[in-house]
Amino acid sequence: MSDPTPGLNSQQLGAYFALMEVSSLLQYAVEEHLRADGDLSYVQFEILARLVDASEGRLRMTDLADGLVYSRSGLTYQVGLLDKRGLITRSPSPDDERSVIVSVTAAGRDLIARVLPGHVDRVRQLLIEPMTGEDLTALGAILGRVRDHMRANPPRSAKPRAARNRTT
Amino acid sequence: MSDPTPGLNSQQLGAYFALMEVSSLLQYAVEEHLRADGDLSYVQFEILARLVDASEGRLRMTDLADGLVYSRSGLTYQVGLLDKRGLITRSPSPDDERSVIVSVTAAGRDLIARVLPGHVDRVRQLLIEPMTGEDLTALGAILGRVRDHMRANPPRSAKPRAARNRTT
DNA sequence: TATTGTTATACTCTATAACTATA
DNA sequence: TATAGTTATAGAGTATAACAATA
Repeated sequence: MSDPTPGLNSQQLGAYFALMEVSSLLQYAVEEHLRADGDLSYVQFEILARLVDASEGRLRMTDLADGLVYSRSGLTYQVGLLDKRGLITRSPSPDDERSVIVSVTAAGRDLIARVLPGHVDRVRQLLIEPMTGEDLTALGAILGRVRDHMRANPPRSAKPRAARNRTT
Repeated sequence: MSDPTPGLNSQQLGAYFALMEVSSLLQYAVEEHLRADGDLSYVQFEILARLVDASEGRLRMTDLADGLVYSRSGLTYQVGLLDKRGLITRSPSPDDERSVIVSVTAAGRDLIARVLPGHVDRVRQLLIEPMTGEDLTALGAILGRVRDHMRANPPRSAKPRAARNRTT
């Protein structure tokens, strides 16, 4: 027997919709800025930001792929674009000849440095400004817990089997 | 640690990152389910859900477009797909011959009814379950305020769709 | 054999601009 | 002229599968 799955109550629905709309608007605004100011997609920004953050400014492709929600081919595509623009370089790993080490270039660091202030401005203006200090603390704590829960229950493994429903 | 990102403190950054990651994972999970269970993209689901919610199950294209963050051509494309599948119909408006009325069909309602339980399950499992009742109340209230703020301050410097400036 | 990464390919989605028709 | 919607088109992005190289 399947569990009874009553719909969400209005409070739960409200939180869900608010989350989706807020993140959607924020994402839209942030992507618009990154594109206009640095000709970067959000994914590309994320890749560069991770590299800038990483020790010595380099990471293996696999490490990058694990952090993002992307397929490997998609990552190769995006990294290829960054490579063409001279924002990163790729080199074989000395430890493991199969691996590729991605490194930020000075140009890549410069671009992030140039784009970051405007990025932060948008985030502050849209997300931070309307919140009180208490709101901020609460939001960070709650979403932090939710994130941990989501990481522990990855949606991908929640549906390991591609068993398609037969025509009902 | 030195301040890595001038402008946002670690608490603000934490809330921002948590929001982006939570919404990203939730969006991913939900889209995966809708695709697998109903062969629907999230946009298509949103369109159908709005129509089901609307009075008499119909809305004008313009009303649909206003609710979503889409270009008109993008909406036409998606509605066209739904039309091909018999989930909606399009008819000229009696009031204004320029307008097109989009109506959900019985098949469209059936599909939403079939997909909704699984959709709700995912949302509950990922987002609702890890939160206490207090969390839920707080999250809804905070994000509701943020949403209102975002709506009031649309960062659309690059999308002057509405005729706000007539001196051009 | 398993893992790392690339490539070839096909497909979905989105936006811009030109277009029709109505107001 | 302005608005509602469609179409043509072009481009970005993504995933899958086949592939080569290394562990």
